[in-house]
Amino acid sequence: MRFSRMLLPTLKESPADADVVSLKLMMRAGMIRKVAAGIYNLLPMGVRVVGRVETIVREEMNKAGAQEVRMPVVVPSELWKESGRWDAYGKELLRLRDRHDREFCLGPTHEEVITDMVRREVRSYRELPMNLYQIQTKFRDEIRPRFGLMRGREFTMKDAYSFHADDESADKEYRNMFEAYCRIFERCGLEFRPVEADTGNIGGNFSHEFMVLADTGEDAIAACNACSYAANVERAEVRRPPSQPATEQAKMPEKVSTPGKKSVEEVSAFLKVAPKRLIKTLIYETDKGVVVALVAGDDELNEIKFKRAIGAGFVVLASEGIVVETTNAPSGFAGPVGLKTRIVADFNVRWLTDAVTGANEANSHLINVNAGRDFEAEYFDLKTARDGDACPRCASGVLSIRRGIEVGHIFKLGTKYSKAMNTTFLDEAGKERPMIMGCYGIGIGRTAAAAIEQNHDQYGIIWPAPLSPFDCEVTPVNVRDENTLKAAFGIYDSLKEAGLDALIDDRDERAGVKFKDADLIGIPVRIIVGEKNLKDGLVELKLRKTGEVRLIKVQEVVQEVKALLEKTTKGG
RNA sequence: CGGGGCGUGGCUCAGUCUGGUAGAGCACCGCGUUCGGGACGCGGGGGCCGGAGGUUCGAAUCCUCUCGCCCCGACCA
Repeated sequence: MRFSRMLLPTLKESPADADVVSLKLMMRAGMIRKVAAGIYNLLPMGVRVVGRVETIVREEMNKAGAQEVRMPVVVPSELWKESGRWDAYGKELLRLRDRHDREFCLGPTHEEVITDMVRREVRSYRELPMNLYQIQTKFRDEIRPRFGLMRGREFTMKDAYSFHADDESADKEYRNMFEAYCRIFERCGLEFRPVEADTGNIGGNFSHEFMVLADTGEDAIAACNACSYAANVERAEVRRPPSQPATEQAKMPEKVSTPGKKSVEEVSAFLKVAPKRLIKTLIYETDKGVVVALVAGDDELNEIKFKRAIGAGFVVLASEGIVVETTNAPSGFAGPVGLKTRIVADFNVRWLTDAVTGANEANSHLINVNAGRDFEAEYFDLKTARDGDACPRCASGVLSIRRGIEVGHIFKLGTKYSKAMNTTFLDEAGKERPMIMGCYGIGIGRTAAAAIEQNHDQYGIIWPAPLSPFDCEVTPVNVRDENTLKAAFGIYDSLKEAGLDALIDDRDERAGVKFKDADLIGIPVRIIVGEKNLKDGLVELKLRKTGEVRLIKVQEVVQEVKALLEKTTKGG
């Protein structure tokens, strides 16, 4: 492709509303343009990158035995009513009506449609298992779209759904997809990590997220430094602390005055007690009634773990009124001692000796409080995992917290949708049974954005070779010099003949302008054709990632570029 | 949905408080000089100042309403 003929509008400055690096660079590199909040045009550069991600995903999905289908973007409401999500999904589901006033929605995900498709066509265990996928535009009317392609309202997703006669088969496909996903992100040249994840409101039994590691990632993940355990912090477990014998000299509780001291920091500073010796008492309203949660003062309650521990559907921090009703004290002075409400506590609270907690009386706290003696509670792992916490899976490992961008998610769905939508098959005994399902998603645009978040510098994008819009760029330093231009196009032609995707910057621009644009666009290999070197039959070969420059003979360009791409692909 | 902010050439922004002929830099077009890391000079094109209503002799500027966008929060494969 000739740069001079390509719609490739690079920008010197980032648009003011671009909030993350990947969006700024995608805009500046002429890949995308915003059409409305969370909705973008993909320009030729953008299409190329997204196309490469799609190709890798498609190839690996096919290789893994899945079959490609295409479902509609506009979905009739009946299907969503049947699964119960028409009412459950909320405003994120964009609803619309046709001229006959029939209700539809823009599909944010396609469990209903695929389940309907399969139930119409598949009857027998002989046809199972089956894995169907599509690469399709989705729409989610996000409250606050941001971060460009990373969290748009309209976005491209690869979503696969598998159907099985039994659990064993579903588990096998889950592992198959797990491995396919690893291959996909490896082939993309990305540093990633599969982590245990919460299943959220899609429902299901267990789940992994595939995280591209990047400091700017929205999700925090906890990974063990000794074993392979890694989990989203939303659900990361922490090793249960060992039991400790009750301290014999434990003192008796005593009420102390703490005027106006409510927060852990305030009380800790006022009483000169370390935050971890405080018991934080949180009052929650839940669908199981009011429940009190206790965590050590320096820990944070993980609401997802809490919700699961008490078997609740929703939990919300109680209003001031409920707090007063429950503890007879304004918020900030709640404590477990003497409460009649259900109390659940983190393991760390169990072995605190002479702890400090609210006295359930305004401006007062209790000191010398000991769990087991002064109050009873049910104990669970409730805290949010922190850097340095002990690994739940191995004996010596320690968790470290890193950040990641969720680019893939695999679920074992079970029979949630097949039961709701009556998707059954006949087994060998002729008995009707619901199919077991799995569901496997990859955000295509988000993967491209994550690649940039993970691979850029102050000058621009540094594409991993497999995702780069072009394999290499030929830069004739001065197109007014006939020899330069001729040599550059000669090289360009031979690269193309060798099956490489090349961009040639044939614009009549100063060298500096071309170099800056090349750095911005981030094509991994650059061939710089200049007058002086050309006299000796040489050109420069420059790597975007390291800045390394080598002089090579014109005739060797093709083989050198091929070798380099091979290497960068394998090396990541 | 709550709180805050912003809409002025394609892009980044000044001008708004204190009403009086719409500006700068970049980008774009022409000519000349320059030519290996975002050159320079001269000349030029391009803006219903988001939209509607109002106040005023006069509104980018003041008032009201509206639309869009951004940030923080809550929410979220």
